[in-house]
Amino acid sequence: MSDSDGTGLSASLEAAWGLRERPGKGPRPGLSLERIVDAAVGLAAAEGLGAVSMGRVAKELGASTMSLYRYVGAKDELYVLMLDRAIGAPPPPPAPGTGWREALAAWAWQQRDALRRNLWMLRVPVSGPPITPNSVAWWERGMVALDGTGLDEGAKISVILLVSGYVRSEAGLMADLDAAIRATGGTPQQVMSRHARTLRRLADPDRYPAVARMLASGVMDEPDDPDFEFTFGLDRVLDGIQVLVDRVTPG
Amino acid sequence: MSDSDGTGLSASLEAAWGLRERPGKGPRPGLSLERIVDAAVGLAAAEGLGAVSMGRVAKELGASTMSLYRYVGAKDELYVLMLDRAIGAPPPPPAPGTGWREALAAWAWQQRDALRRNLWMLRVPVSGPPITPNSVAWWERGMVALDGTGLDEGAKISVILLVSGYVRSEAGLMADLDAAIRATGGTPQQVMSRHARTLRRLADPDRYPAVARMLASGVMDEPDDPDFEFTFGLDRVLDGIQVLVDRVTPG
DNA sequence: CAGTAGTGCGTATGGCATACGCAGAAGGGG
DNA sequence: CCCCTTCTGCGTATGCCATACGCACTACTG
Repeated sequence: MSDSDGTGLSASLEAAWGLRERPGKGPRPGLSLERIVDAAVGLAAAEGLGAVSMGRVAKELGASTMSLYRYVGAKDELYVLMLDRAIGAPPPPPAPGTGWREALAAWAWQQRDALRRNLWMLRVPVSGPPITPNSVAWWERGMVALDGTGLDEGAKISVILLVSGYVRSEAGLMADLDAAIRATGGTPQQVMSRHARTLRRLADPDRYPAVARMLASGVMDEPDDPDFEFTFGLDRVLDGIQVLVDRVTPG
Repeated sequence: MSDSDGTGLSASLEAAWGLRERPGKGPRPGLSLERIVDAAVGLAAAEGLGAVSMGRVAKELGASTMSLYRYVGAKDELYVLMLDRAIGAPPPPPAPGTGWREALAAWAWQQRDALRRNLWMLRVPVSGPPITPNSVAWWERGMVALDGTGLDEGAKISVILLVSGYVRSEAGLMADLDAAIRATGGTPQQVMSRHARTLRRLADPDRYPAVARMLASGVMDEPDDPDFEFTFGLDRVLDGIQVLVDRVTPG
């Protein structure tokens, strides 16, 4: 709402974009957006997103709860800044001339790595499309990867959304498994086999023959290598994009 | 934790599976799981997931807050039941002999319709893989759709996860747009063009040339037909699966 | 040396999930 | 037929949460 440049962004987000220079008036701030966001991210990494409360973050910084509101308009803004911080700047782009498929695959893997390092990101309640510096930088990388494809801009966006959606949903499965492990204890194997056992007990094979067949095959009883799983799906997605690219650029 | 059949499921979930007959002892229950879940779903549909609190649901039923806990062990259980209720039973399967691609596409569209009718579902904080009757039924339908493909069970699961992940992430974009419309008001067009304008102001064209080019092209300024958008991505995903299927079954 | 904008933060409000325990209802065993 | 076990609804209380508001204070600007 407060809107000095007409961006319609919150003050804290404008600060993240490097606008909004500090006016030299009142007392020197004892904290900084950066320190607050760092503390919040550290807390989320160590104890999960649930541990991130305004009071707890303030305690981590040795400040009072309400002092944070001098830097952040609301908790949702803090969430947005946390996401920007955690996704970070994208890695350097591949060498020019790299094929779109290789470039897009690398982009997907890099994004997955960032999410894997910060599984709490997938639990942050989302409100809208992210307009933070780092997410725009990632977006740029994705668009650049598609430069040689001959796709129009609309198709490029759709492809980018498709790939990053896939990465998110795959990472979400990891986060779910991780949550189950934290909640009930045990190894991934134990969690998976317990899950399969429960399903076997509940799902009547007459009503759900295909599920029963799948359970009987044993694939549910132990987790695949997550990298293999990710590669498999990513290959499908890239194959699908390739079909489109080949149609647009037959040569 | 309470575990009469060794399923390891919560009491309310066992009730959803039809286990756990009512013991004829104490006073007749004045509520029912079904009524509670219905009220909660209605509330979420009308006022958003944020309106769903134990107290508010109870008020809707003319009961006290704490009485709900005789039916539901915790709010998370209520969430799970809400999701099961909202996704509902899957529509009847396609005629036998329908090709896998057509069947899988129909499955994806049906799932999208269910999500579109209940956008709040995408905001429910997830905890793990769903083990509810309806989600298993949906799963069954997906596996059945892949019956003729010759894929092994592990690949079928991956394909199912890929498609439903795509549906979820696409629906998530719809939910984001919807949230932005509710929050700031205006039509989808206005929301999109405001977004594009903000981005144009923030993203330096020198640092983000591909993004700038995309913004200049104007595709960001108005929302596509959402059905077109969905079809586009779904076609990519199905094309990718097709490549795999054709490789496994060249004939 | 005022005035003023910005600071940290104590206090208060209203919402939330939920633990606990009591009073009463209903069926079952003697 | 009656008591006892089991289950019900629910009032109360606890502790957490985000955050509005206002006060005291600080450091720069004119």
